[in-house]
Parts: sequence; C-alpha cells; structure tokens
Amino acid sequence: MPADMVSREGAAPSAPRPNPRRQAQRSADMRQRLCQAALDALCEVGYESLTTTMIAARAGVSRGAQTHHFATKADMLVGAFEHLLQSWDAARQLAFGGRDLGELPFEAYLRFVWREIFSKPSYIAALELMLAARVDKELGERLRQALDSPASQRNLRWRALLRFPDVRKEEQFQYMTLCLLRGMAIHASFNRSDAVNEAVLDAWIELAEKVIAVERPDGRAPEGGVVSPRAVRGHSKRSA
Amino acid sequence: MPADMVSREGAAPSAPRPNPRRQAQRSADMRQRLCQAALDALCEVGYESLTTTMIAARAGVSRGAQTHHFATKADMLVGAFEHLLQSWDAARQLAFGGRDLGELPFEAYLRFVWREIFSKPSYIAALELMLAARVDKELGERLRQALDSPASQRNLRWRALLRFPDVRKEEQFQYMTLCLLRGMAIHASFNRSDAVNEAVLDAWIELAEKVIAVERPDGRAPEGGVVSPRAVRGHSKRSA
DNA sequence: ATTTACAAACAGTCTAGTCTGTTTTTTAAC
DNA sequence: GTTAAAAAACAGACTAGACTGTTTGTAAAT
Repeated sequence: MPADMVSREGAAPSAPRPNPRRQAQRSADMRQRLCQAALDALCEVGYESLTTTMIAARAGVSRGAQTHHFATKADMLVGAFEHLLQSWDAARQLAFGGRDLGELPFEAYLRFVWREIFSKPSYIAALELMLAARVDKELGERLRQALDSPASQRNLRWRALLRFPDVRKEEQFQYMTLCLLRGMAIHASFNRSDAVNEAVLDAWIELAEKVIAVERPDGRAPEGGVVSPRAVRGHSKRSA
Repeated sequence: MPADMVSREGAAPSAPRPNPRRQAQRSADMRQRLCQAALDALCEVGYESLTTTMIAARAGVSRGAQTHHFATKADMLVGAFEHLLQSWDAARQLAFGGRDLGELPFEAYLRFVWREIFSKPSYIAALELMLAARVDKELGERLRQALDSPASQRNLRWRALLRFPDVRKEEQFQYMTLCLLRGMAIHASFNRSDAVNEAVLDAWIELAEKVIAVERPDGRAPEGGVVSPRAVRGHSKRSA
C-alpha cells in the first residue's frame, strides 16, 4: 500500500488523482457532509421549514449532488437521523470508552445522557422526526429500523448499568427514565426555566437510587431492607 | 321605543347591548367549527402537512370566511390550541365536576389524565405545536400565553391533590409526573407497544404513592415508616 | 468505455395571504 | 315603524413564491 494519504488533502472542486479507493471515500465524505448539514438545518429551522434545497446549500454542494446521494427527502431525513445516532455513540465512546458501565454510578450515567444527548437541540430535532413519523408511515418504519440496533444496544448498556435481578422491573425502570428524559427535553425546549429541569433531574436521581438500592441485591443493599425506610424518606438536597 | 340609550354610551367601545346576540353567536359558532376542524386536521395529517385550505374545507366553510376570523395561519393554530385546552377542561369537568381533588386518590387522577389527555392523538398534536414553537418564536409566545392561565390552574389542582407540606418538593413531583406523561405520550406515538406504557404508568403510580406517603403527613402514613420496606419492594402487578 | 459523481435548470404542484365582490346583520335616521 | 347607511360575515378567485423530484448535461474515476 503506497503512502497516498498525502493526496487526501485539497479542495472539493478538483482533485485529479488516479487513486484507487478514492471513489468510495469521496462518496462517504459527501454523504457525511449532507447528513451533518441536514441535522444542523433541522435543529435551526425545525422540521416544518426544512427543505432539501436549504440542506444542499448548507453543505455547500449542488442539488444535483444531493439528489444523487439521497434521491428523496425521506432518504435525507433518515440519513440525518442515523448521523445523529452515530454522534450519540461517539459521545458515549468519548466519555466512557470501553469502560464497564456496571462500575459507574447511576447518577453519573444519567447526568451524562441528559447533558450530552437529551438536553441538546438535536434531541428535539429527533423528536420532531419521531412525531412526524406518526403520519408518515414509511418514514416511521425507516426510523424505527434505524433505531432498532441502537435500541437493543441501549438495552444491553442499561442491563450492565442496573443489573436488577428482576429483568422486567429493570426494563420498566429503564423506560420510565427514558420517558422522563424525553419529557424533560420538551419542557426545556418549550419553557424557559432550566432550573425546574435540574431540580427534576436531581429528584429523579435520588428517587432512582433508592429504587436501585432496593431492587438490586448489591453489596450495600441487603434483602432485609434495613436501608429502605430511611432511604425512601431521606430527600436531602443534592448539591448538583 | 326600547331602552337603547345604552348604545349612545361613552365613546369607542361600540358594543350594542339591547338584544342582538345573533351576530356574535354566528361568529362564535364559526370560530368553534374552524378550531375543531383545525385540531382534527392537525391530529390526522400532522403539523407539517397542515394547510389552511384543508382546515377550511374540513370545516365546510369558504376560505374567505376563514381568513375573516383567523387572518393568519398562526392565528388558526393558536385557536386550535386554545380549543384543545378547553376540551381538557371539559373532560375534567365531566369526570370530577366540582369535586374536591383532595379526596381523590392520586392513582385515580393520574389514570384519568393519562387516559383522557396524554394518551390521545390530540396531545401529540399539542406537542407538535410546542416543538414548532421552538423556531417560530411568535407562535411560541402566543402558545405560552394561552397556556398561562391553564397552567396556574393546574398548579392549584395539584396543590389540592397532593398537599405536600414542602411546596418545593410538591412542585418537583408535579413536574416530574408531567415530564413522564409527556415522554410516555411520545413513546406511545412512536413505538407500537402500549404494554410498556401501561407497565410504566403502573410502576410510577406505585412509586409515587410511596413518595406521597412519605412527603405528606396524612392519616395513613406514619412517620416511623413501618409501611415503607415492604411497600417499596412490593411491585405486585396492578389490575388496572 | 462505462459507471459513478456532480451540476444546474426545469416543471408541476401547492400554499398563505390578498383582494374584490355578495349577503346578512346592525345601527341610525326619518 | 320603515328604511337607508354601515359594518360585519361570508365567498371565491388570484398571485407570487417556494418546494420536491426529474431531467439533461459534464467531469471524474474505474
């Protein structure tokens, strides 16, 4: 393999180099740029005002190039959605690497997902897509499909994080937390007060830790429940 | 000659009082029809595909009549939103009348709001409006304004329902429940499984009742916490 | 030489808001 | 009490712009 990494530089319009493997790279780059632009545009102008023309302009490419890679608007939207899912993976990788989530406190992980995922405008964009999927059945099917593998990976992560003996209860707990975070994302978007959300997040962490302590026969949570009474009642303020 | 001297009143407010209720009635009816049609259309086709023409057609009125009552599309949307809020009031009135919420179990009220408000497609419509308000600042301001009085009334209801001595905690609890319900609404819309939502609702009710028992020095919640250990661990299936 | 990547113009459709005109109701004068 | 003027309710056409998908054309890569 020749050292052709140097030829990877240069501007978009002209790159006259007879390099093998270049076509696929170019295509992938272009798709990446378009998806990122689509996501940015979606965050900025919202789903209703999002147009394919605007996406192409944002990415700095012609509309012809765009339609070559994403024939229809729905293709473009699905691409943006997948791009967002990948960015979440990247953020998680950056924060925790390959660390075992089982050794992580629940609070740490929850604050991470709130800070890096749910509280971002891009999550609202994702919600807009999901709500739009209610009437656009084909889009919905494709979004669900894109979410399929990430969702099962999320299940594995939460399994590692929580380790409830009762898997059914663990799942309930997971979905409850997910719903809460989604609702908080909406609240943060529509209302102005971030203070409320911070307080709710703190309160949920506190409540959740008690549930975890009870559900999981960990080192510190005996079956007898000697911790429970005090734990449930102790709503001491968290410093955040 | 009837007593129409009232009409010579003062200056600007040209609002004749004698007997003519006909015009106002017609106007109110038409607005009602349009708002209902707008809400229906919003539920059926979603925010992105909602058009003023479609609303007028659905209401069975001409576009001229529509623009007379709602000059702009945003006016129409705000009208639909207010209409929805009123329908929630009506449902609550139907279910509980003037009953004191303090005598109502938390579970009963929560199941009511889930069944009659949050699980309905119209709530998704409301969410679409709220998300759209993120970029349409003027719409957002008007929606928040429309929600202002209903929200403070909701606060009063939850105060009556929960009666926590610590008002701050009560507010946290209220917002937590609200966020949870919102998130569940999205989940119900995007995913297919209602079973998950039912389970989450059950679980939240159970958890919430413990929080209530601890926070509120009611008749049945002793300070000693003799109920807590068994209660927290007992996730017995609820019959619903 | 043939496929892929990119470019740009085009066509058909649709939408929100405006404008002009008609009917009904209300007000005010007679 | 009748009637004319005014205002409000209603109807429908029109416009200017925008959007998506298509099509035709060119450059680059294989």
